[in-house]
Amino acid sequence: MPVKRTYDDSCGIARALDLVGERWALLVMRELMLGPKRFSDLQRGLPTASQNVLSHRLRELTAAGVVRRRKLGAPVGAWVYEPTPWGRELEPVLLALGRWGSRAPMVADAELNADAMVLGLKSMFLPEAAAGVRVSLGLRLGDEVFRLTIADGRLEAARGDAERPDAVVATDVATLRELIFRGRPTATLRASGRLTVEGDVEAVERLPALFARPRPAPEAEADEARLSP
DNA sequence: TCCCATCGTAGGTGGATTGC
DNA sequence: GCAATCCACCTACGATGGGA
Repeated sequence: MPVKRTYDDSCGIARALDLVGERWALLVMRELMLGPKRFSDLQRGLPTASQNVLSHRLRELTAAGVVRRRKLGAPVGAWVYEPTPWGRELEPVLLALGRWGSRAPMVADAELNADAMVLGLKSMFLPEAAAGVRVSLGLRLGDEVFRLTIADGRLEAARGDAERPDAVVATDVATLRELIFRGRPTATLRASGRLTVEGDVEAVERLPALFARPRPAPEAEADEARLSP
């Protein structure tokens, strides 16, 4: 039986890492931030994590009081995992970590899943740019459905359909990244058929201005300069 | 579907030893 | 005293098969 590792350090950071610092633990929390998920949903979100590792992490996070397991009502009756209120307090930490990590070089060929993309939107959201903006959006990324609400300089996101949205955007993660983080015009993406908008097109066209674009860290910039011809 | 058990492997850790 | 090296042990992880 493996012994649970601890940093044996009273510092709050060390104690936090004792709870969520093991490999995959924070990514499990990322997967649960936008709504409850079943074990199989988590496997789809983290395809390179093995079953027993996921199982171990969920048990540890549950024992730590960061995640709870709940049975859905009939007719589904499946078990789902979700953050406890204390676990939910990790969200601003995850968003700050995501903002910091966005400056690291991209991992070649690594796909971004829909949950990570939506949390990425929350990470890079610019409250000051959204002052006075009020919009409700439905977002369909492949099979995944999310609702986004921007109001009072805040962006709220959750899994599920939006009620009476101003617009519904249907696309894939890569195209959404091009729209939001690389400034590819909405019209170009719509013309290519990679993105469709039902409802208020102008509201969607205004979106990219509400998000910061990832900028490389100084070290990465220097490396790129050295490597470029 | 959701784990659990077992086995093999790679990589990490810590202690002992050696050389400067 | 300190750094480098070696080596045994430990741990996380993946693969696989099976149970409720």
